[in-house]
Amino acid sequence: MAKPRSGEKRTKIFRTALRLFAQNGYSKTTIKDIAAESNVSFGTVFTYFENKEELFHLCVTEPIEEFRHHLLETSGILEYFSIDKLKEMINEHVAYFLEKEDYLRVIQYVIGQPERFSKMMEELDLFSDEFMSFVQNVVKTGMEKGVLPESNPEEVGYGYLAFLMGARLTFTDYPGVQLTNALEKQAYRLFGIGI
Amino acid sequence: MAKPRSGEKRTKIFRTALRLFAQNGYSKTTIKDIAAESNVSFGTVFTYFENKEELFHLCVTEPIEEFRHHLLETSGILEYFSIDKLKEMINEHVAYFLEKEDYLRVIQYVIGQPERFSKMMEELDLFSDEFMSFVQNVVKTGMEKGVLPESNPEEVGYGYLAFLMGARLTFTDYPGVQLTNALEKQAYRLFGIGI
Amino acid sequence: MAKPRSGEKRTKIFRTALRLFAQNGYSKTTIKDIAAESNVSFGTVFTYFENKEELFHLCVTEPIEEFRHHLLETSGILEYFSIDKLKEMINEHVAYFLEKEDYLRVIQYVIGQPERFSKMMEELDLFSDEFMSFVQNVVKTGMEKGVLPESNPEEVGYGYLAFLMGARLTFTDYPGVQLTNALEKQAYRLFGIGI
Amino acid sequence: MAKPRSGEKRTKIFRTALRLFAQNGYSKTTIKDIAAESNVSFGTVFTYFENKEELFHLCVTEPIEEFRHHLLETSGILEYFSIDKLKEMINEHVAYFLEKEDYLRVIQYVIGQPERFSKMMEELDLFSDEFMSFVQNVVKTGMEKGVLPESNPEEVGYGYLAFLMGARLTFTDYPGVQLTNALEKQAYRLFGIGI
DNA sequence: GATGAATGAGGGTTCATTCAT
DNA sequence: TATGAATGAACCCTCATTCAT
Repeated sequence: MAKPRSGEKRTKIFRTALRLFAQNGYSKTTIKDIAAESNVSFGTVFTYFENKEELFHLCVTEPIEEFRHHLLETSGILEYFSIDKLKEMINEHVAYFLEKEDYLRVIQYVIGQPERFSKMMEELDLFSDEFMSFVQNVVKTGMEKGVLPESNPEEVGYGYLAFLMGARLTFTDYPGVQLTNALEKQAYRLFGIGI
Repeated sequence: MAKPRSGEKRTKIFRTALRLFAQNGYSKTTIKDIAAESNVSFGTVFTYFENKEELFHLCVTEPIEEFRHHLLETSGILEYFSIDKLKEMINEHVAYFLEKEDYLRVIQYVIGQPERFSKMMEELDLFSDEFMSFVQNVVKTGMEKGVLPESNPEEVGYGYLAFLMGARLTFTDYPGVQLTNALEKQAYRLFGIGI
Repeated sequence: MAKPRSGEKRTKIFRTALRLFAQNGYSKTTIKDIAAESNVSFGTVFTYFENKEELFHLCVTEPIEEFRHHLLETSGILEYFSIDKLKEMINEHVAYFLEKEDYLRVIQYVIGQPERFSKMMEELDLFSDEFMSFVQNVVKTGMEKGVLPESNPEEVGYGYLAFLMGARLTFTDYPGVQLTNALEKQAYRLFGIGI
Repeated sequence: MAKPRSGEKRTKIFRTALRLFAQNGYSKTTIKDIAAESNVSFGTVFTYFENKEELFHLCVTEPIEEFRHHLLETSGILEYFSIDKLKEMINEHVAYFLEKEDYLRVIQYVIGQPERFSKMMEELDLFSDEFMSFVQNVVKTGMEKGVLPESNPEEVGYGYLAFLMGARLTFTDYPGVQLTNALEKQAYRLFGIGI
């Protein structure tokens, strides 16, 4: 029996699961907990999701699409490049990474155990390749326009992704604005601007 | 009953545990697995470690000291500051972060679930504060010497730590040299140099 | 709420249930499976049958009547006894036991766990008593007519029933005709004929 | 970790399991029940057996060897054939089939669901072939010695096995001696003797 | 009548921990 | 010190049954 792919309860369960997986990891999170915090009964979780692994898998992969939209479709920067547009893009990236706390924690949990979650890693790798290649295009465009200093686009891609991931990983407790500013300014530097 | 704090078997078990915790996380790693891969019997693990939690706690906290040595006692940069010394320091940091794969995975596993591992988080936060304040001193010194451009030392600290953590988290498969170079050069930029 | 005792869907469900119970036993057979293989929805099964136990009970007891007809009303052998009529009866019995595979599997499943299915066992015992007493009458009649050799009718009854049940239980894969012949000839011997 | 293949507790658990599987079938029998009736804790069952399926498998296959001994090594009947020896063999077979109630119930449970337990069926089929070919040899020998009437050995084999299985299946409540006698005498008839 | 989402009791199984040897 | 059998809490999952639509 195919599982329903939508529905109010499914959404509730999904979000709860995402939060709990983010908080406690895969093994520590129990279906019982997910059910309780979703205000549904134990069995209902299995009405919407095949099993725990499938639920986790979906928590990891379903949001990728939305992620892609937010991170890659940034205000036509490739068509009309400018420092301001770049900064705007970076600001959005930083904000988005800091905002999507739960999802990124889950992602990092998976990335931290690539052998264990190899199936999901493949899908995440695809996205990370996509993201890096987008960043590389931005850098190339910026250089062609003579707006960005000489850089190795690949290196900027590596560094920028690492930086965003690390930012999300490392800072939990710090208040928002100050940290956000700090991270934005540091991110500019990775692109060779704002010094 | 106090547990032995040294011994060949203890070391073997400890290292195996660190590796397995890094690979599979806390819950998925079983004492049985640790014992088997350490070539000791099941019960022997409990001869050296109170219980699983204690073993994990030690895996997280024991190596901090060595970490401190490597990362903070870097060739008297504070006394004789120079761009070369700074680059040298950064190179060492990058190399060390990439080298200590297992340990850093474990750290990131803990950081990613701060409520769950709040006790260890405290100790890790102490070290991270220490590291950031060291970096801030480096930046301040560099600025005073007129060698580094105008920067907010705190921001550089944030960004640099995030970057190092993210680098370790994000890249597993890539070959060493090229990635190392890329990361080094991007790290320079965070300090406002290297372009 | 009284359940409908007839209807096309009821028949479909009933037959599917009988087949699945025969194939996999009571516990392994699920209502979901029965519904799916009957091409009805899940809940529909409960429209026609109180619950799983009731359905199983009916699978065991409903066909008894037809069984009785086929096995006990055999061509007036008690009125006009002859060796040929006896052989004819035996042939019919053997054929019927081999034909009613599903039902007899279910019967044997129940008989094999008499404590577990004590309620059904009572009904089955009634029929088995009836059958044995019929066979005893046949033997007595045959002896009175001087056509059957001296036998203990009860013993023949025991043996004959055991033989028929065992035949059905033991041989699944063997092709029909040869086995049927073999079993017929062996059954004759139990009555002291055909040697 | 390989499971212990002997030990007092293992024997206790094994026998309890055999009894409960015989009484209630595979699915209805719970590990909890087996543990309780064996006076061991729940987990101990898993110390000796991989899982429920494995335990069941062993219940079905381990006793085959002893079965073979008892049923096939019958007093050199093939070397020194005589009616008395044959009757002796039959008596032993009947007695053994009636005695090994639990084991044969389990066997019949498996045979009754051959698709479900196909793996075990293979092993059981091997034994049943062996048994039938032994019986065929007995019949051939008896015919050669001129002691048994003209028979189709294969047919006798079929019939005899069916009869023994059916006897075990069909009669549970009846007292021993009378039934035993009846079955023995009927079994003689299958070999064409004893009238 | 027909449906299938919701429920939760009960099953198999894992595994940290204890402890007698 | 070293071992591994014994334990049982807690997990995931199945499935009969109910009931609103």
